[in-house]
Amino acid sequence: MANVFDVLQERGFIAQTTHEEELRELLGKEKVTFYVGFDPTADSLHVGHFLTIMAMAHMQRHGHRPIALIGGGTAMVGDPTGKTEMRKMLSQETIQANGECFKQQLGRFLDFSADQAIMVNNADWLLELKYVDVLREIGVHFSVNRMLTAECFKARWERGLSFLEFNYMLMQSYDFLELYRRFGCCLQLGGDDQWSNIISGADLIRRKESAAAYGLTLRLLTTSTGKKMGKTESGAVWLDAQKTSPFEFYQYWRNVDDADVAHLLGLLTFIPMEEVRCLGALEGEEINEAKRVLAYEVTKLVHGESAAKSAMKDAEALFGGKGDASNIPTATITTLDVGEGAPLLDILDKAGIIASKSEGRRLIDQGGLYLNDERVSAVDAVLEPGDFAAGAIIVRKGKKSYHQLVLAE
RNA sequence: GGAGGGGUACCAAAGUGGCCAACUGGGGCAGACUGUAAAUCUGUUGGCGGACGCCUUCGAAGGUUCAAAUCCUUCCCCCUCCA
Repeated sequence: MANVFDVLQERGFIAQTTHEEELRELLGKEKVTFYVGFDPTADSLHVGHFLTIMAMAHMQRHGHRPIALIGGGTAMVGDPTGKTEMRKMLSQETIQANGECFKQQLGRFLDFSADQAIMVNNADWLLELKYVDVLREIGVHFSVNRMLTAECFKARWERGLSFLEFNYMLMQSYDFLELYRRFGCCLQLGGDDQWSNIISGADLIRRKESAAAYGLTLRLLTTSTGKKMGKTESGAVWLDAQKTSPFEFYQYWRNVDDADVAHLLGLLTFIPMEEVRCLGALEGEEINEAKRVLAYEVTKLVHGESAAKSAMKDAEALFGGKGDASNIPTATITTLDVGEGAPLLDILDKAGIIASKSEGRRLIDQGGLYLNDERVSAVDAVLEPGDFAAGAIIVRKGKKSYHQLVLAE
């Protein structure tokens, strides 16, 4: 079997590693237990996490053992990395609830049966630590001088950094040490922004245990122009179907920049690299085929095959002209609201399709609103019960935002 | 605890008594061009009403004034230096 290190490298995952040669050799000959931390700061994982999960999945497929660490303890403190301002403090209840959501989602991507993967929560050990003991055991090994030079705090020089967050690095390092002791975990994976935290953990193990420990960071999900991916106007792209519908999810990937398709196919799908290279080499309009593959495959991994199929079907129907589009977001309006006929803007507002009537008016003024593919030209258009005779009305905002409007009793 | 600086719309940042629903840039949205791409150009970007209009907004609460984001008072938060 190929060395997973080479696989990750070829597919474009790796940003930085410690002891590259040594680590590669280790991964080639032994079953390695490694960990990735997920701080439960929201109630769903997002596509940034998904990238990390893919790396974990590759590792597992090559015989290594992943530990998914839910950061129930670290989330109490908040990682200052890359943030220009202090994080909102989350309540313990929120963190716990979020942790549960993470757990469920992670279970879909990794095989936890027969201890092939482990899930732990660092709240289990961090919350009961004794301050002075920790200072004496761990604190001695950290040089403040060196921490101050760490990249991850730089962004905070201007806005200030509280002692609370300054400790995040120690906690994460402690996690690594704890996992080493419990499970022989000797490798930590993470986003490239975690580099400082990861190397400090590996160093700690080397000092306290005189044992080898490694770190490996993954390239962050960015476009070829360096912009962060996974954000849309309505926020992050979530893995939870309730927060980002499979259709939206599919569309997100269907619409990536040409320049990013090949790279994303490598990272977010299991498609063999020869095929990825073929797809990535397509040019002009043909590259749309690669985008279809990308969108379908990623959606399949996250939401399952049937959801991916219907998302694709809907997309082809809406943009390609044929087929049915039953899964696009549905908004409902009652016969009471419509009555014998009501202003279109009122209805769309009530159905939540437009944020305000002003927005709707603007949309119509600029020619961006369509009903069943017909441009609405009058701001004071009226919708009547008869307009629903054929069933749902397809409402389109601009080029890509579709809703179906259904009349209910 | 002391001294100074600051909090303006999604973000950044002007404005320092009326011309301010608030310059400008980014972002967003829409249109044109296209390949459901990028780049570009144009329009738009608080809410309600058909336009003239009205209502709510400049950290919070009060006050001065015909009139305040702009002046005064108190409070909250942030930053810098000192302790």
